[in-house]
Amino acid sequence: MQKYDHKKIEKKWQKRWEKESVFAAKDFIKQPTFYALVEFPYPSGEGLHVGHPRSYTAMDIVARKRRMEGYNVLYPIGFDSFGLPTENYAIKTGRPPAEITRENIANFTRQLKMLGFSFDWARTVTTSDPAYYKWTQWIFLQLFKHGLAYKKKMAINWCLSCKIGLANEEVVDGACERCGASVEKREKEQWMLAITKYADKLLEGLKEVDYIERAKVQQENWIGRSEGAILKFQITNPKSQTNSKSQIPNSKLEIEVFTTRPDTLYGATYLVLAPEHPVIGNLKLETRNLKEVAKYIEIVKKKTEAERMSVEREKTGVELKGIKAINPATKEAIPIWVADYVLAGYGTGAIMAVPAHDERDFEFAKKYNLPVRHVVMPSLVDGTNPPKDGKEDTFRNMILAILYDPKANKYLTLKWKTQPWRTFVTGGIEEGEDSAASARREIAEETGYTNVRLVRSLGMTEAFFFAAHKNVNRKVHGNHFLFELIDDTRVSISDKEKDQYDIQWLSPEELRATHMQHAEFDILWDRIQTGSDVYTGPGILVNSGQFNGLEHETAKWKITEAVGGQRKVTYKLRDWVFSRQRYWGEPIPLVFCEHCAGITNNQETITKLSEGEKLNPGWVPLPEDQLPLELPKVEKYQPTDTGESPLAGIKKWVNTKCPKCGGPARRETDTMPNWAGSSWYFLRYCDPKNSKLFALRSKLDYWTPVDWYNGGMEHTVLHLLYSRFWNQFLFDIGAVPTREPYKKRTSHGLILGEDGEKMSKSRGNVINPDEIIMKYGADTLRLYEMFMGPFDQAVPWSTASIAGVKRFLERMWQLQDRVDSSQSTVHSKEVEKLVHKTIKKVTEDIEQMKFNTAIAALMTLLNKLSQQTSVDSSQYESLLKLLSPFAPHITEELWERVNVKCKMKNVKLLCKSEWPKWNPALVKDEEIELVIQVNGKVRDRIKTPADITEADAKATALQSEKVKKWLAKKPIQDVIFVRGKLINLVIEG
RNA sequence: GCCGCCGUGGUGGAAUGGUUUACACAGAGGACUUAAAAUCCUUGCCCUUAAUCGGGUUGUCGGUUCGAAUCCGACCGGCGGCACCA
Repeated sequence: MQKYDHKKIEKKWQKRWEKESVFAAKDFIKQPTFYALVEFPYPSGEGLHVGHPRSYTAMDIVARKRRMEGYNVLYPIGFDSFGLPTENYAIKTGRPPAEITRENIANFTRQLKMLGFSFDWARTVTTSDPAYYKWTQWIFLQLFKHGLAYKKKMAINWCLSCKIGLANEEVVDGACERCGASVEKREKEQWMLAITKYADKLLEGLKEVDYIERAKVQQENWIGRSEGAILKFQITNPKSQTNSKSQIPNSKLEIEVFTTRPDTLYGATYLVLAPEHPVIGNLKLETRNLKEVAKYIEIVKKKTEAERMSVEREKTGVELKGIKAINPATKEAIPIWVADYVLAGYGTGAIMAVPAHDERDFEFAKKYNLPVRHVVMPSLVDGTNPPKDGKEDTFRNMILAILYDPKANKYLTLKWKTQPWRTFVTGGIEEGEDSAASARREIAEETGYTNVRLVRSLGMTEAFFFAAHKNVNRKVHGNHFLFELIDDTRVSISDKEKDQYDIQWLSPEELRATHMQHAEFDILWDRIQTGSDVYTGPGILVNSGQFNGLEHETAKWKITEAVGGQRKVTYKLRDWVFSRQRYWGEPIPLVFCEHCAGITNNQETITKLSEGEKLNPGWVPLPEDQLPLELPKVEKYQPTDTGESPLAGIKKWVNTKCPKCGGPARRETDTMPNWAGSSWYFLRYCDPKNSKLFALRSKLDYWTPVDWYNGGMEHTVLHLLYSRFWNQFLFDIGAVPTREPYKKRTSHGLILGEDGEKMSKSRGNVINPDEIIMKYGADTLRLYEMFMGPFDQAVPWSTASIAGVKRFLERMWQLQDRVDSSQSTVHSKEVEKLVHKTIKKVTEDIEQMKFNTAIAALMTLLNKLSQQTSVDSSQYESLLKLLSPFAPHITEELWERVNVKCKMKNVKLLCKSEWPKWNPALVKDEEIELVIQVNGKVRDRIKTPADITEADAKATALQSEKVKKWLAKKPIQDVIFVRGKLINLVIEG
């Protein structure tokens, strides 16, 4: 027998598959279709990463299995070839990016072909190919015409190193996602795509797709929908009420705030404006400390994104002195502050601050000594002493005072003699009495301590319990206070009090271990520990006028309505910054025409304009027949510090004629971001060569949506969201058949270096797939990457482990000699059963991407077959078929050899043969090893028929000597029987 | 800080309410060989024991259950995402 020569075999079959176009997807044939998609690679100069084959092999396995199951499979590949690394390389070497890209693609193609993926190579797309980006530009023009693209002067994230504007999504921790350099804000005119108009649709669409949960959650978080209200606060100037010279009509000026908690309006004790808020300019005349405010705003502007976003930073701000806002609920005049903890870009750029129920507001209020008012309190039921049915309900306003002795580190408690409980000092509030004063009085009356200091309020709670000493149910609104003992000055307390309880001081540990008779104990204790009594949870309104007693969710909308506010939904998602000031990207196919800009004001002509032209006066789209607008040749690819694209320097290209009026016009010199081309590539695969349409509708109808899309977790926010947006837009204009582009999305885990760290050049832990293929072969690499661990988890590379996988293929190869079709093989039922169990296991595991256990099952079967001196050919063929999607070359070769050996006729390629089916009768076990437990511990295992009855099982179990020993003649109290698995005898002890 | 995921031999991992450690890697012992490589066979958690028996063991502690790696609670550790989003 020949040696297993992976190089020869792999080359042989790759040629054969290519020659016969075995994996070409056929349009329109009457077969069920299956569209398998993987993220197309960026053709970097470094070549294929070992991470690529993990995803590509996984989907290749699914695709190959589907073909064998009778599907017409589309499994395409292409190249996402616009992007910064190539451009940076071009800058360094002076070579044209297109040329570099061509070479890199050739290298990637060579590497991908070596791995034997069943791609339909005839459908390859390349995003930097003008024949492709023609249609990227076309889609952009449709977005423009429908008013979803607009140019806006705005502060963008400017990467100082890449010299390029970044999308919000590309800024990570205030730094450039790509190079890690710091990012600053720059005012620039940018093309924007109004993805926020699709926020709800993008959220809604998630409900109908089968994505891994993590991906859904990440998209939901990114879109960040929150329901709240817009509330208006009027501005007054106390000075102007006495000074009629004021320029500002008092009642006209308002500030709108967005809040998700309108129920806390009564607790809004000040307003905060973002430093960029435009109303600050209008308030100039009335602000007394204008210089101070201007200085603060100046300082904020100078901060980099990273500095401003740093979490640890202490909040800063400045009050607008001289003016106040009117809380629309309480009618109180409250101060207005400017602080950079409020973001200009979210909501209205202004907030009402409720320090009692918002951590950030609380922190700010504490620093600047602003008032805190609790308006929502948690509602608690005492679980150990709940209210009883049929008892009278009573209500009391009470105080609860916790007295702390800092010298002894102890807390004062009352240990009751008349009741089985322990409490803090509590008492009712007397008519008209201040609650803090009431607490002080109760401490003196109940304990005698008079020299105490109020540390702070611990907020309020509502509690329900059964008051046994009064035989009634109690609802209590509690005002809680923390006091400190200054010294032990005491007055005597009444005998009546003395008879009821003992005064006991407990350490914190004792206190926590003791059951206190307060449902709110945990909350209070937490507030003492953290020093904060901010309460952000659900509850009941207090200090809120007519809304007192309402549940906070109900109160939200009632209060909003009462003060004339409006319900409002807000998103974290921002519009997509679509301009890049670089060369190597799709040119934006628009020109700016001064003349046409003038016409826009004309009411007669305006009706003829598209939404995009109305929105962007003077910007004229290129006629579609002039697409593609190709990238011109340039001398230098260098980006500029001024933020202009290298294209701006090519006067011949920039200066053009207006397609509308024929007058002089200037081209847009920004290019598109590299996310553009990948936002629709899956559509182009359906009809990659069409020069008249981005894809023929009937082909889209035939193939889309993508049935199964596998890719990296790092793309779930950016690429997945952008491409869903484009697809939904194309659906809305009737260009594609489905709203959602991908039915199912899965994700592979990273392959780490052997050191467990992320693979990177600088760490020197990069594995080159070429070397692995050379040494072990493509089949071994594929199999190893599928076997190394659970598909969706990160796993470190281990070159040592590859040997085991290779060994498995070697043994597979060796076994061919023992294959025998003469029926002389003793057809062991045990082996036949294992074959069918393996078919079932592998078939099901592939669907769940549990490739590692599928391979383990194949290894087990091979181990079994190897024990025999001769192997039944049909069993061997089943094994070959099951293994073929994982290791397509060696199995194809063995399939051919076995068929020659056994003199079969008209034999198809293995990859075109039928996927094996399992016989349900053979998958079931007839005999099992019944596990016998005594009190849940395994004491014996006995072979029995699989369908043994409980009575028989019990009888069998009782005969076992081992079991008898453990039963020790004690009576059996219970028997638990699990059919086909175990019997558990329960005895005393 | 919030949300999500995870914690099992020397290693990658399997088992998602029923036999912990399938499958593989590394290790140890043996066979073949002049020798090595390759291959094949045996072994393989800890305590106790001469060996068996027995006991313990899925990050820690507690709970539910006849029975928990698996379900629940608290804690410890790790990973990922979001992060002043009102």
